Amino acid sequence: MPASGVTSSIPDIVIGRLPVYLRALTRLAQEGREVTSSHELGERLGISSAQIRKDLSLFGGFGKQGTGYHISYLIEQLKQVLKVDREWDVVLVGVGDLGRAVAHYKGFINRGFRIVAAFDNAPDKVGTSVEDMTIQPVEKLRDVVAERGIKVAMIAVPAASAQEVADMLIEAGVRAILNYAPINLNVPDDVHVQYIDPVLHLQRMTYYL
Amino acid sequence: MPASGVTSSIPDIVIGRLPVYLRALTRLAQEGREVTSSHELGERLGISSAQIRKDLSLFGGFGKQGTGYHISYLIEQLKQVLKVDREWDVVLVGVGDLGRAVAHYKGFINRGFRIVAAFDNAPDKVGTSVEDMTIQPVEKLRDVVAERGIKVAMIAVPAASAQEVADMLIEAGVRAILNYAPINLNVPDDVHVQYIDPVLHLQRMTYYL
DNA sequence: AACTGTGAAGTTTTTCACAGCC
DNA sequence: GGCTGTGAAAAACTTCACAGTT
Repeated sequence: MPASGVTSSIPDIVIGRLPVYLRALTRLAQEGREVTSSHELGERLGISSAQIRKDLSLFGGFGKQGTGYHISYLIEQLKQVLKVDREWDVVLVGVGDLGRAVAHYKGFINRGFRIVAAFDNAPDKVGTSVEDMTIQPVEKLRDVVAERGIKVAMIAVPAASAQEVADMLIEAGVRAILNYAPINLNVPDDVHVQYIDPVLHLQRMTYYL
Repeated sequence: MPASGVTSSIPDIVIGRLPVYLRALTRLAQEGREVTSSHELGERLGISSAQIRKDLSLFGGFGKQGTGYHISYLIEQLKQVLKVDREWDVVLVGVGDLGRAVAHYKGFINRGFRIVAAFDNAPDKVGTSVEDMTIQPVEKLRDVVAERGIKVAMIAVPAASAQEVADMLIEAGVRAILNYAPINLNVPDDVHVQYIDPVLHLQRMTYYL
């Protein structure tokens, strides 16, 4: 969801679909394809072709009538729109099982993100390293974020500490938070939060079983 | 999203919010609270109170005028609606860093799910154990799922194998899949899939930075 | 012939606002 | 006075369908 108070002509729901398109296009490119159509993309994603055309048209005419969309060009354009035509430095707070898995995950790089620092308060973790990063105590968080101008963070601490960590991150300058803790965060209007809670997804499906 | 072809009077978007309500209510209960209101809940979640009332009213009058909602009663009702007033047996396919973190995650139990088997094809993993489960080769998947009547699975294998694993799961009887692989799955209309790809969430936020 | 981009139509979702109840 | 449940209104979103381009 958009930070409330931000006015934009592009619906947030559209912004949410762009990364999905980007992922599918990247895959098509890997398969060696050069051109695709709204119809093909829609088929792969389970989205109507009209929706894809309408979404993309909001940002300009990326396609060619009669031909479709040139994949690598469209990828480039979408990356630019989403501002992932660069690499964002990201900090990770919480290096338990989950945080460790996140730190090891190879899927961030090449898609716009690079974890540059990891924080945890457990005395037996501080000073040890994970993926070439020395785990730092949470007290250092503020300085690191502020000095490096970091805008993106991931929270992988227990629910009980998540709000506190979020507050520290925001005060230090972070404006986008990916929260793995199963709790809603209260944040100012100009800070964006996204949530990952596998149980929410599972519970959403059992209704239909 | 609903499996297409399924007709239901309840919008899927509402079903998607119920687990969020349930999570917030559980937290309120932990804080020792007994009663809440649509207004309070909405404030915590960043959702309008009218929306919460409308959503809940679709399932019956859970609240009391002038008073609000009795928390433990509402929790019970929501669990029933979402069918998480029981424990679903779940299988996990893929025990790399991510799968291992998923296996260790303590948040499934008490929220309706229990991982009962883990599969992987790496020879150095098969036969070893994770969280009291012996990792089994993927060839055993079909039998285990079919014999135990398992309906829910989580996929944590590389993108390249995810579709293949999904096909096997579905053939064995699985009807709900939580897919951690960064790829869209093609499944029949009566199978539900939910996706977890942290990068999609991050990319959605950078647009606004 | 194939496909995009797009107004217009249709559908879904959200919000409003208030009657009714505690 | 405070709160729910709910029709009605408003807003948002999706699909239709076709003119226009390659």
